[in-house]
Amino acid sequence: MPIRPDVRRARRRSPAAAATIHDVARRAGVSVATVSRVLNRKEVVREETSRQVMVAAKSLRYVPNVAARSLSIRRSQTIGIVLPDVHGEFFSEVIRGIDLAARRERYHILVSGSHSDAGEMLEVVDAMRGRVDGLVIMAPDVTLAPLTELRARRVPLVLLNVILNRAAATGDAVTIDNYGGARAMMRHLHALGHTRIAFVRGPEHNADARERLRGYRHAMRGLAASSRALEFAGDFTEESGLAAGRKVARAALPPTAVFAANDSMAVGVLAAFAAAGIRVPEVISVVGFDDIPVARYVAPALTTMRVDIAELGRRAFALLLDAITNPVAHTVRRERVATTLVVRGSCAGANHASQKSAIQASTRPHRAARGQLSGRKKGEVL
Amino acid sequence: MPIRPDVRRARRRSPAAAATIHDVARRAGVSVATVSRVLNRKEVVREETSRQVMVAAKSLRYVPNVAARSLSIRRSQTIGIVLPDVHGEFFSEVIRGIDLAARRERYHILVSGSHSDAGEMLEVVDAMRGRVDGLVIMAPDVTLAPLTELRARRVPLVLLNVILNRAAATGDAVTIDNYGGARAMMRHLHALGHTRIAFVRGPEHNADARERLRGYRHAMRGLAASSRALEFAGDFTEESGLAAGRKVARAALPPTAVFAANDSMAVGVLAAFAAAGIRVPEVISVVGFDDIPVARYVAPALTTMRVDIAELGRRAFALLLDAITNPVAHTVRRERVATTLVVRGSCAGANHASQKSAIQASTRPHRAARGQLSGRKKGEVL
DNA sequence: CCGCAGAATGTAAACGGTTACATCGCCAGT
DNA sequence: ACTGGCGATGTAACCGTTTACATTCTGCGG
Repeated sequence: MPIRPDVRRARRRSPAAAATIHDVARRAGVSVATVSRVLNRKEVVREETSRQVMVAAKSLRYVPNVAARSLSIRRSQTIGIVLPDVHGEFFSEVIRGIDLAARRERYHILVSGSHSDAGEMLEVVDAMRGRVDGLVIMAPDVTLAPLTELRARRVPLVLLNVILNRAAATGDAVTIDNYGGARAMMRHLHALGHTRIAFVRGPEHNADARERLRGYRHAMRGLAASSRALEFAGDFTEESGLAAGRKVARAALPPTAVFAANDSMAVGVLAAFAAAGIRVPEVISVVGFDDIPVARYVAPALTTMRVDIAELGRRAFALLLDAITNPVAHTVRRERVATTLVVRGSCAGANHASQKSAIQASTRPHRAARGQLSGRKKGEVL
Repeated sequence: MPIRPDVRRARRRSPAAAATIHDVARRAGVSVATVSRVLNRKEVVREETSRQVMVAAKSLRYVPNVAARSLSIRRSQTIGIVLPDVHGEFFSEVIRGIDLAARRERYHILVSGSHSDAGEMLEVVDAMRGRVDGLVIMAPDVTLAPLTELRARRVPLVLLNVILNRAAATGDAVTIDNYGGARAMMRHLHALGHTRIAFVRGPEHNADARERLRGYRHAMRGLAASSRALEFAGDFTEESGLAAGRKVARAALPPTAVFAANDSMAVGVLAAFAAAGIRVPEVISVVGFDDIPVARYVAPALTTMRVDIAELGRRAFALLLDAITNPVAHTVRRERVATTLVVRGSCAGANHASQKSAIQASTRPHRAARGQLSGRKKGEVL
């Protein structure tokens, strides 16, 4: 029961306050329902009435209150993006891709970046609950447990860059074809005559890193008994690439090519080689993965696998939108975005001299490698 | 009047639906007001009651409906970030800085990037209206008109990286000390003996670019009659740096140092010099601005002015939060974040031989420069 | 034992939209 | 003249909170 109905009714809003749908209705001489109908173009309204409403709305600079709207329709027209504390360029490209797609559908995006562990991620997801209609989550180093935990939240969800097999039970996902890209790069190197190819790995628990490594190892099966001696640790930073490059330079049996699991590390490798006086690509070729902008400006320009990150974001949004709009009909989907080889100056045919000296120096590992090689057709493996 | 009061009352929520504050109240045997009070710890509630409510909330996995909440309190606990389609690393760093600060205050961030013109920006701002309690806007190439237009929206607002003088009428702003940084870099170069210093400009309408140029020009006043001949066009991309570098390499009177308005362009300049066989820093020194991650991994590593971009974001949020929480007491504030010189290998003392040959080749511009130089104490200018 | 301050708790009116259903006006068909 | 149907519009319940004010419960001084 109203306490002082008269006073309340009579209360004039402060003039600075934003106009509401009631103000528009009064001004246009219609009911709020009609205003709502006009503004949402859902039901038929007489042309004339419609125009009056539009005029009233414009003159009052009316903007609907989104909180009221989402309370009523139980939708926020907003999706959340949850990212790890990931390297700069990748991060922003993903957002851009999603933003572009989302804006076209009049969706907003709520971003939360920079959390390292799964617990913090779940916390953020909870904080977004009710605020978003769906989530795009990138958690390259996440394990299965928090993912199922996430499912329990019953929010439409698409995962970026998890390993597909692992995501089996967890629904929509879009990934980069890291494995295929790595295989393709290895095919390219092999076609140039390289067989002793070193690899600089990414972070242990990172899905992209693992898949690229898997592609490398698979390809190497035909070339060496164990490629492990040719693998160097790294964590996707330039710093780690530099360190790996130094180790390669000191190696007793240097490779003819170095494949870094991402461009940042390849840049580090180049810096190490430059410092050590090793000419690229004459002595050793260097290739990366990602095609970050700077790749074409280092000296020599970097041969790499291009990843269309914005496309990754676009596809993720498309999937999510479908899951949001047809919650029942929606079937679990997986998408994989392809990579493309970009050939630049950092990679050339295998240097025969260096290779020969390497082979004669190759006592232990290489003999075994030959044995294996003979038993397998190269083209089949690479 | 209720149509079918009985039916409505009786309607059982589908079991999947999220629990509301009423459910919690019922479970705890208290009123919704009490639940609200417990959850917001605003008023005194008996210890015992409080505990019961907490238990009920937990057992129902209750999460408050944010839409209802913001409708009621007229606050969204969300701020908007509006960005231009800006280069990758900068973009993500700003977001990270704001995100970090915002999360600490339990604020969410709504991001919209990638729009080039001012009209589109206003459109986005309107779309965010009501959704956010305040806005951080980065519009380095914006002119005054849309800014005042923005003010009319009556939303708390902080501007990133506008030129201060221009923002005079428009309220809070935080900027990078581009001018001071450029002066400091010039001081550094001059201390190394450089006087013929070329500059690669950024985009014409970009505030950062203008301020850096202003710093350069001011410093050059003491060194040359007109430094215009030493200025080269650029637009902040590596591409344009490459082009500028080629021009510098072909110049009749090459400079002893090149100052690029940002690191990306400096990287391009280095690439051009490498291609032209010009040794850096022996023949020409190269310096940049920003200290992007790759700066230390190009060969030679780049001397540059470091800008703490995340700090920029942090400060922007702090300002905004103040404007939101004390709308009246809040006075217009300006903040400027300092830059720091990072010395690496791309810059060395002026090459005397090259300088001498340059001077003897210097017929027209240099004579005038000397005249001016004599009339002014160097330290004073730089 | 009363009265009463003060603490704890309850009631219900907002907040500003959407939308199911009611209503109204009008015309065609009988 | 009556009815049925239909298109346009109005009414008010509802979404899930917060919070002003009302109400009830305490304990304590007189």
